[in-house]
Amino acid sequence: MPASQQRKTPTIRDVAREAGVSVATISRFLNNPAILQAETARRVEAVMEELEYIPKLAARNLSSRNTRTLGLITEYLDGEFFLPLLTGMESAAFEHNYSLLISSTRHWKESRQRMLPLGPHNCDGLLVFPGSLPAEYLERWQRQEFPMILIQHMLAELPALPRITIENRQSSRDATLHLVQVHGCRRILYLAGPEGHHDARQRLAGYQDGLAAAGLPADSQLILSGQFNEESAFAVCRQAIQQGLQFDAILAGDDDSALGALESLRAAGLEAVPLIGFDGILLGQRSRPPLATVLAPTEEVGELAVQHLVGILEGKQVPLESQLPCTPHFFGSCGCPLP
Amino acid sequence: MPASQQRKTPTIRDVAREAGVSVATISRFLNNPAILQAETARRVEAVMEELEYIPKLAARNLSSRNTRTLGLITEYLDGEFFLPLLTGMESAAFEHNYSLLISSTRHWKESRQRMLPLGPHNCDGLLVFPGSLPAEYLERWQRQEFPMILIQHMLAELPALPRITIENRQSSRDATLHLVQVHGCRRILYLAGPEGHHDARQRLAGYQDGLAAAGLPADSQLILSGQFNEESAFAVCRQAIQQGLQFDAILAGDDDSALGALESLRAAGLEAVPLIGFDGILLGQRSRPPLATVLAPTEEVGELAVQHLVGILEGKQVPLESQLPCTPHFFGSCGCPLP
DNA sequence: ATGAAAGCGCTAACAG
DNA sequence: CTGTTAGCGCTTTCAT
Repeated sequence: MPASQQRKTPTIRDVAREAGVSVATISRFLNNPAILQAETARRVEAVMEELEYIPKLAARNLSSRNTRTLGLITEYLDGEFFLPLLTGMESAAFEHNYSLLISSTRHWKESRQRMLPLGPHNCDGLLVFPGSLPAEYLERWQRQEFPMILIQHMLAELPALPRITIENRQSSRDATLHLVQVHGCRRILYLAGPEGHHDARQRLAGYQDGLAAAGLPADSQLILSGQFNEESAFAVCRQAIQQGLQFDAILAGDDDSALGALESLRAAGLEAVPLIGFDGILLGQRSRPPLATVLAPTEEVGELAVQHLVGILEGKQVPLESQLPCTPHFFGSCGCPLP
Repeated sequence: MPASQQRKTPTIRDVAREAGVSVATISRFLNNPAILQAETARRVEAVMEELEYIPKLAARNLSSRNTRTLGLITEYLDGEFFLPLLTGMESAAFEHNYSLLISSTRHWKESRQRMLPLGPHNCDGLLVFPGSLPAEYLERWQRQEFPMILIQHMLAELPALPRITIENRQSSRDATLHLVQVHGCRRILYLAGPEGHHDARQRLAGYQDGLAAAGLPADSQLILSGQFNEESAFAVCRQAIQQGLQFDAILAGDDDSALGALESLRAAGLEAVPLIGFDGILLGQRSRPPLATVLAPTEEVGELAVQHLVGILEGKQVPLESQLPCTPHFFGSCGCPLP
């Protein structure tokens, strides 16, 4: 028999008996001490202290029909993206007095279990990375009105659920205009991300918005596929340079590809060409010159996701799509002097 | 009333009724389908499928007096250390059919005592970073025989609990000997970490072991404080160089300080001086030359921690201290050619 | 192999 | 303000 089942901790009954009150009083103290008579509350508190009483969550959950737990469901637990997101979520969850349960789906591809690690059976709501699990679950849970928030990142066919995104398009447009207006660029090479990627698509659109706003032609030859990946970006840029493609700046869909581009520019002796990335990864700030980029508010995404989820749990209405603003950081590789 | 309390999902009773059996049978199916008559099992399974039945965890927990949940309690959710650790823990937890609850203590300095986010009330065991919470809790929980595993990292006065560490000392000794035997170094500068840091202390001891094993004198002037921090390390190295301190290699307690050292060597035109770090951080592999280092098995630490915790929960005996081996990666900045 | 029934520890009416 | 008393949904004897 597992050790965990041996231990015996005091229950609400023990406290009630010791304090000479009923269990209801103890329960009330737990949930709203203010409604008790001051003297009673004092006594109860003292007994709890003495007995080192801590209410069992399972019992509260069962009785109150909620778990005060939020689930985070994602495929991978890595990347520069995940950690700040988690930090934001954890902060907000704590603030609202919720716990955070984490599960990666990279394992349970095939564990056709009835008990998924995360779901309505063990949390009050879910923070979901689209693509991390079959849409079938999302649909079922949506049908059951189980509260969920999507962290928009990948693109996927999804039910209409509240989602958090960042202002990819607007920011990418701003970056484009910065290159045009501040640095006088007119032929901006764009390093696009993967086709199926939500952010990638929005950012590309923003680049095109920017060109249009500047009255510049949209030359499709200037749009290359960087795959959000340093190596691909390097290769594709090098080839473009060798083939004599004319351009006077590079805008990358993300910092990884921007780093690849930077490398290729350096190799070709073109370090003067303005370059801007997107995301604000750590490596970017350590490159020489530091990467000009757009800072994504990842931690805020995590916070807002939790705030909205909690909002739903409290019966509030939340917007179907929330976009968080990014912060331009156009210094270094774009040509602007560092502050 | 919260939306979460409105939903109504089928209970074990609904399934029992539909399947024409008793709730006990359903419970048995849940816990050990094999003991049912094949035909009964089939019917139960079908009904569950049809009703989309999923057992409520709170009820199971309350009844079975365990949660199948593990808690991870740490002060900060950041650093290159945390993510691989989390990955390892999540994998192992999933494998053993446990959930992982995460909580950072950076918030609850002052929050109400009762109902800590993590503890015996909501998990079966805890993975603890020493220093993340007052020893008082550890002691109480130990008294109550609540299963815990320590991730040894910081140094602290702690109860005798099973802990996971890495072979800091042995690896640091190996690195020292590599510098001596392969590169013929005789005056190795050591960049020590913070005083109170467990790993730092062990690694320093390993360096000293190495010197002793090589029959080299232990010159205390060669031990500098790098504080596991790039800037400090850079500053301290630069000063040493300017003051004319004689050394023919640098061994750093961690990669961050090694990177600082590398910078100072470069600044002084001393790039030929062999340099080895410790940890295997990402940045190290991107520096030029790539940092020679000792790869810490962080993900494995996470896995083993969970395995041991689960072991305790299953009534097994686990060692009080487990040391995981590191992997030498002596290429690049030590002078050995890259493979 | 299956059913009946007694909890697990707490919350939430309903009384008083 | 406080006590009484049903449950919450499952597990687990104890019978059959």
